[in-house]
Amino acid sequence: MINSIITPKLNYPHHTKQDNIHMNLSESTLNNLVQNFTYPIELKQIHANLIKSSVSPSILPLKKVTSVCALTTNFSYAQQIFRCLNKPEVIFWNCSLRDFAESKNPFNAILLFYQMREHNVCIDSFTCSYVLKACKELHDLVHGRIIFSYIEKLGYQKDLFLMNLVVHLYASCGDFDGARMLFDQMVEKDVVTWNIMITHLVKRGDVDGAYELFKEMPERSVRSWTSMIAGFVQCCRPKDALGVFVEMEEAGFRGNEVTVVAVLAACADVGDLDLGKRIHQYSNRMGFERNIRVCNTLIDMYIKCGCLDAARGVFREMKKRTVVSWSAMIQGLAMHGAAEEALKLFSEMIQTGVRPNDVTFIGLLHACSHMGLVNAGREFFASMNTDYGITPRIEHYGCMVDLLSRAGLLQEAREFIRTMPIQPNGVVWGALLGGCQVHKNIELAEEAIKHLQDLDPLNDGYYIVLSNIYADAKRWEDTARVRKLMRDRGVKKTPGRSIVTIKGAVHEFVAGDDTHPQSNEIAQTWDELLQLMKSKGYEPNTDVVLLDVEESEKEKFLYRHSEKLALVSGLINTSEGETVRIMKNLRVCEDCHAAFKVISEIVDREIIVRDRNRFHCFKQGSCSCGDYW
DNA sequence: GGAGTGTTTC
Repeated sequence: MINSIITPKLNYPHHTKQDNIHMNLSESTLNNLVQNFTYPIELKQIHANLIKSSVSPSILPLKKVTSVCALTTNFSYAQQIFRCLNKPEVIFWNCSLRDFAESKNPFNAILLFYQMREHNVCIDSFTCSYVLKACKELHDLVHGRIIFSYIEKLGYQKDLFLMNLVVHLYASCGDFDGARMLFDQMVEKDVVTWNIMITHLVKRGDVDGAYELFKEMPERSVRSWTSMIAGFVQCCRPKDALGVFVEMEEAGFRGNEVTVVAVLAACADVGDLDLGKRIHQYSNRMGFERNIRVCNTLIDMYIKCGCLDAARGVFREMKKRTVVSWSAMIQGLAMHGAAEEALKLFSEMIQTGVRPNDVTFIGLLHACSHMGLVNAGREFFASMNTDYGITPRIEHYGCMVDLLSRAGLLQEAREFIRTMPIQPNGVVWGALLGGCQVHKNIELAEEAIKHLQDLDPLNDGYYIVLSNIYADAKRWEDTARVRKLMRDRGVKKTPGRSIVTIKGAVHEFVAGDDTHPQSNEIAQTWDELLQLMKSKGYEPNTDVVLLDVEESEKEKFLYRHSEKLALVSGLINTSEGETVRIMKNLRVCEDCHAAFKVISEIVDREIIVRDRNRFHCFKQGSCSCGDYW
């Protein structure tokens, strides 16, 4: 096995330059000469001239010699040069190894390692570290294990640095159990060892296991805290992430740029604008405002907290922007229904010379579908491939089906799915189903649900939509049938949850919630509000209540939807004129949407609701979505 | 001459 690997095939560009180098070298030409060589053959010529002129080869620039020697197929020759440079030979090889490990073809580092063994170069711990690095780049556990056997043979198991590399390599090549075993066996561990394990536990989705280790570790660095915060964010537990952040502050640690990014991401997820703003100020105080990733995350945070203007501000202030900055902004404008501006921003981005990526197009298509820009959407979809060589992913197909379905082009959407080159997923059929609800097409909805029962059988949302469609058509028996189907399959309806932040404190409401300390006051205010709403023409839409109960009972359920409770609580606890921001885990219900429009006029306030899909900004009796959602 | 944390997604 090893023998086949030993045969070196180090590729280097063939060089044909045959300059004759003059025999009598002036000092300046000498200097010029020893600095200007790129290929082994040039080095050889220079070397020859140095010998002829009795100049010591040690004047050769070491870094250059090593990188050029790394290219040579003539190992013995390189060895000869290294030996006359008055330093341990292995140092030069290690430099070459590092260059290879960091190059586009890290496998050369592994080949070089075997050549070193073959030529009896004494390898040291640095040699091992560079080859391990190459193995990691290549995801090559086979050679990784071989290097580890050398480490054991040479007695380097006590080298913490190397052991950390090995643990990291094993874990990132999929042998987590092997990594864990090494970790458990290691007598001495440092912060890095623990951090590596925490990171990999998170990557496997075991964030609780990661937190156990985190609590167990004898000392923590900012990186440990950051890894833990980022870990909770990655595992969709932003509240726990913020909890760890609070602990970190209490422990007296101050976050770096990476911490800021992780915490801001958590703020974005839970919609904690107050904390987000505080982190923004901290970040500026620390001088992080020039960090592009920090700014990108700030944009995303402000967008997801409903502050489009603040996001625009951060975006405009950025000295440098990457495709991520533009894409985040385009996506944000899409979420807020500002399709025109999103499209304008895209043109601006192209003019600036930034190449869009696949995510940029998801944002663009998203913008088109939210505002019914069917033709623009179709053009963008075609242009992805023709103009930018980006192959549409399933997400793009999902956007297109969403765009067509919402616009009422249900047959075209169906045909689009039929001719898709990739297998449609639940999101694709779900988009069609959503369009069927808006445009009341029972037949296609039934077809969509057939596919969804296989593709995403436990997703309650789809059954609810179908049963809503039946309810809308007054087909109560079918409604009941769908609900029975859900019961039989053990599909539980996800309870609607809404949160509203009042003076920095998060208040969460579940539909029908009467556990809130202010629940009496909320009910009373609602009753008063309801009278005013009805006088303005609001009529409760009880069709959205899928319970088999009396009409008056249905109204009671309707009035205790989580977003209504959250809104009333927000109105009671904030001052006049203040904007109320609400976050909902599901899509906002049709009745609540109608109610919020009227309420925004009655109380003369802006109400911003972030639902699962997008933002609704209610103001003076209308919504920013233009009722197209 | 060597290690561990971060941004946009229907």
